Order: sequence, then structure tokens, then C-alpha cells
Amino acid sequence: MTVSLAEIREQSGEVFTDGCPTRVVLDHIMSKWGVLVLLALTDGTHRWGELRREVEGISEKMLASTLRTLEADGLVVRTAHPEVPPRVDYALTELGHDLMEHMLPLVGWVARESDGIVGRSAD
Amino acid sequence: MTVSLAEIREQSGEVFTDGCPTRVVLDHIMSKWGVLVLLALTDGTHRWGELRREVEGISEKMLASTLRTLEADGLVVRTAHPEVPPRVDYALTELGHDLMEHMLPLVGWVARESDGIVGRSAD
DNA sequence: CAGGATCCTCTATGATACTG
DNA sequence: CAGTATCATAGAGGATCCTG
Repeated sequence: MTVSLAEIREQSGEVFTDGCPTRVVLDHIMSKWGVLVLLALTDGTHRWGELRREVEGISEKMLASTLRTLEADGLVVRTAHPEVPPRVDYALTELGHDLMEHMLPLVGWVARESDGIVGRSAD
Repeated sequence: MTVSLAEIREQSGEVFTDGCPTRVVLDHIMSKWGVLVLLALTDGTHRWGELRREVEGISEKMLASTLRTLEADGLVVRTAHPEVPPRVDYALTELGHDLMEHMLPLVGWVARESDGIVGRSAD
């Protein structure tokens, strides 16, 4: 099992340096809203309006922006149905599912440990 | 294995909602510099100056700020040696190692897949 | 309904200089 | 060496109105 940055670099080269593509991807998928949107989509396909409600507190602007970024990255697929009123839904691509398979253990850990972390400064 | 947000919520309750502590922790550990600092520390204890060089591009201000946050969260431990000139080093706590054990698979995935993701918009 | 366009705010982040 | 203090700024993010 991989346990250090050094091991990752043995396999993938000098990653996570300044200007490295890995930093861009990190910014996309680990951004404030990126994680939450991806997370919501692990429950399956969602419509725009559903995502707005599911990802509590996100503004329309950030939802649109986040979805466009994730779509450009090939992690999310957008499907517009030719109807009136419009219906558009979003889902994870295969790459997106692959990503979330690796991210969910971390997210699960955060869900379990957060109570013990936040407010610790008040010790 | 956990495969969706719904499953996480079955186990941990209504997490990742607005105002939930999980969002704060997410912001700390998945912040631009938080990830990179934590990642650098998976290689072992580092001195302040080493971290500045290891985490390419980070400013002194952000390094200080990031380290203080992670220390307050109990993920990183700071040790000041009573010497002249001063020597201070930083290391992951047990909790920090536990966290990184869950984060490294994701980081490894990013290292492997990033080339295929960035620039995809130029298809 | 699903966004686009605008305007505005604030905070994360940077650059520089200084100190125990 | 290991920071802190200050000043400055871009861009993340929010609120609102508008439209196919």
C-alpha cells in the first residue's frame, strides 16, 4: 500500500510540484464545492434543481461553474432533454466513478472523525 | 465498501450539510495548501525551511497559517528545539497518519490520471 | 426549469520587510 | 532559522435580475 509522497513519486514522477497538472486537478476535485457536487452525484443522476437543494448553500453561479469544470475534466456528464420546460441532468462518468471510489474512503473518514477535530482548539 | 453519499449518511448521519463540522474539516484538509503540506509530511518529519522548499510556491504566510490550522486540528505536531539558531520541526500525529492513509489512495489516483484530465477541454 | 449576465463583497493568498 | 506584521490584490463566491 502506498504510504508516502515518495512512493507516489517513484511511480508517477515529480508530481505535485509547482505548475504540475496534478495541482490543477487537485484544485478542481478538492475545491470547496467540487467535492460536495461529486459527492452528491455518487447517489446517482441528479437534475440541476436537485443538485441546488442537495448541495446546501451553493449559489447558482458556483453550481454552474463547478459543473462546467467537472464536465470539462470528463468527470461529469451533462444530458439535456429536448423538452419544455427544459430538463437537464448530471451524472458521474466512468472516470468520475473511478475517482469517487478513491475519494469515498477519505470522505467517510472525515464524516466519522470531524466531531473530534473541530473545536479541538478549545482543549 | 462504501460507494455513495447515502451509505455514508446511513452510518454517520446528515453530514456535509450547511454548517456541518465535516465541511470545516474538508476545507482544512482539502485546501490548496493543506493537501500539499500534509502530503509532504508523509515523507516524515520536516523542518520549517524544508517544508518551504518541499511545498513549491507556498508563501511564508500561507505555510504558517496552514501549519497552525493543521496543528489546531490535531493532525500535525510542532516541536520547537531550545537551540540557537532555532530549530522547529513538524510531523504528522497519529490522527494525521490515519488521515493520510485514507487520502493517499486518492492522491495516487490523481498522480496517475491527471495527464488525461487536464487539457481534455482541448479535445 | 436551467441557466446566463452583472455587480459587488470578502477572503484566501502573495510580496515585502522586520525580529527573537 | 523560524517565524510575525503589514499592505495589497485577484479571484472565489454571493445576490439579483433576466431569458430561452
